[in-house]
Amino acid sequence: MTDTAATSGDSTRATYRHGDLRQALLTAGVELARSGGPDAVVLRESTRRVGVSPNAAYRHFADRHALLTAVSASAQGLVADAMLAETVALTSTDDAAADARRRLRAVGTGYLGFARAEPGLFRTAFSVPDNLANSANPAKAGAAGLTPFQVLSGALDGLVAAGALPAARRQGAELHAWSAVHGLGMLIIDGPLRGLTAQMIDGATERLLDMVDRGI
Amino acid sequence: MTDTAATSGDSTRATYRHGDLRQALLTAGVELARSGGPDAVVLRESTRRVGVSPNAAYRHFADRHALLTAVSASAQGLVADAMLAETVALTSTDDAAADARRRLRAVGTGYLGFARAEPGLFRTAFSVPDNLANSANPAKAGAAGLTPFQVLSGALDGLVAAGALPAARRQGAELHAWSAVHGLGMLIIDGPLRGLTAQMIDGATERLLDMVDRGI
DNA sequence: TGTACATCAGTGAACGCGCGTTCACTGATGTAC
DNA sequence: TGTACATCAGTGAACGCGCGTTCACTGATGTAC
Repeated sequence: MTDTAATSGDSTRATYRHGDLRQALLTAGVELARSGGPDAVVLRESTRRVGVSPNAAYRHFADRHALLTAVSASAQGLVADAMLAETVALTSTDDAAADARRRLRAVGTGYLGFARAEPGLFRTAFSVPDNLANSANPAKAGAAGLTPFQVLSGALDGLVAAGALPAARRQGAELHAWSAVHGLGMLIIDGPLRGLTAQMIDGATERLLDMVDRGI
Repeated sequence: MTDTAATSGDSTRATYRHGDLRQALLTAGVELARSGGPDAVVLRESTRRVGVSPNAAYRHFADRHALLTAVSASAQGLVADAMLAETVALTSTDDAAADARRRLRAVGTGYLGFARAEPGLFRTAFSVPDNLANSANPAKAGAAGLTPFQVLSGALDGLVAAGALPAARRQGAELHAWSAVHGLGMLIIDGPLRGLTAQMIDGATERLLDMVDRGI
């Protein structure tokens, strides 16, 4: 909604006094989510960190939930970037199908790597009720302009284009691939698989991606 | 820890006054979890429902977290029963491999059916940090005496016995199969797939189980 | 170009809420003699 | 078989905490004339 153009030194002010309080609160909220997940995204603490009175937040967010939703979207952008980051190291070979499969794998590795590295942000990104219809919402896009769903979709499209996935199986394939990596992520960071060692998680990740590769 | 033998009419009292306050608080906690997930498992409200003063709970649980852990274990028992319930309708055929595959499928269907029917209990069962080493803890067993992990393990063992899964792939297979259904469950009840219609969820479930069937 | 005025981002104080937890206690029960 | 005593499950009152949210406000900024 609000135009959050960076408060660079140009003449037109981005907003009153603070510069851009909305963005500052959002950034503070992301840091809270990073260290404590969605429950830690608290209005009063966000304003405290920005150095503003508690009710000032209500000029920019309808309520706590609105802030949480915005923080969740930001976190999803970071996930998208992590997914893409894992694919940039890939080099093309003569085997387009193998390339496409490696790309999907990298996307999954990036997703799970983010879950492990930033569990609080990961939970905030995907444990807030949302709707698939918003999956392309620009607020959820990362620096590359893509949302996590779009990154995954792109990898699956590549699979079809390379002949590595029958077109008949393409539709809705996002949900299965996503479910697999998401489930492992949640079980590891927040559930019964919390005690797994890093090596065990690495192994489980590889074998999970094998399963997706074979079964999708 | 505490012996919670049913307070049947026999002579030896189970405990003082209340009968079995520990069990009563646990039951109240399960109901709280049912309607609101892990965050709703609150000591004061549990005691209120049982009709006892707030601090009475401290005779039976060290703190709120101890109650939550016990509630989570109870919820896991309910999940195990839901998984098994889906398998009892199965009939044996001449094709042992197909039977075993159907059984694994039913286990997955039961798991996801529980997630959809009882999202609060589902989240309480598996969103509380735990350790795989406790996966056979009797506190997590349902009426049939099995924990969810044990039910899943049994289905996978059946797959190997029937020749439907190479033994080399058996070890750790719980994690992949579990991740897939768990991820879909979480995305549906608590995340970005919340807006899916029942039909869409049914379809996604079937196709997810296809993927597991092919890929495991 | 100067002045009166409207806007509205942020203030300060306060509210009611429900929580987890601790304290010193009470009084029914079981048991030792 | 009766009585004194120890046990310990549950009580009542209170604590400090941090939260979300609302109220009437202030005063710097932008703008219309």
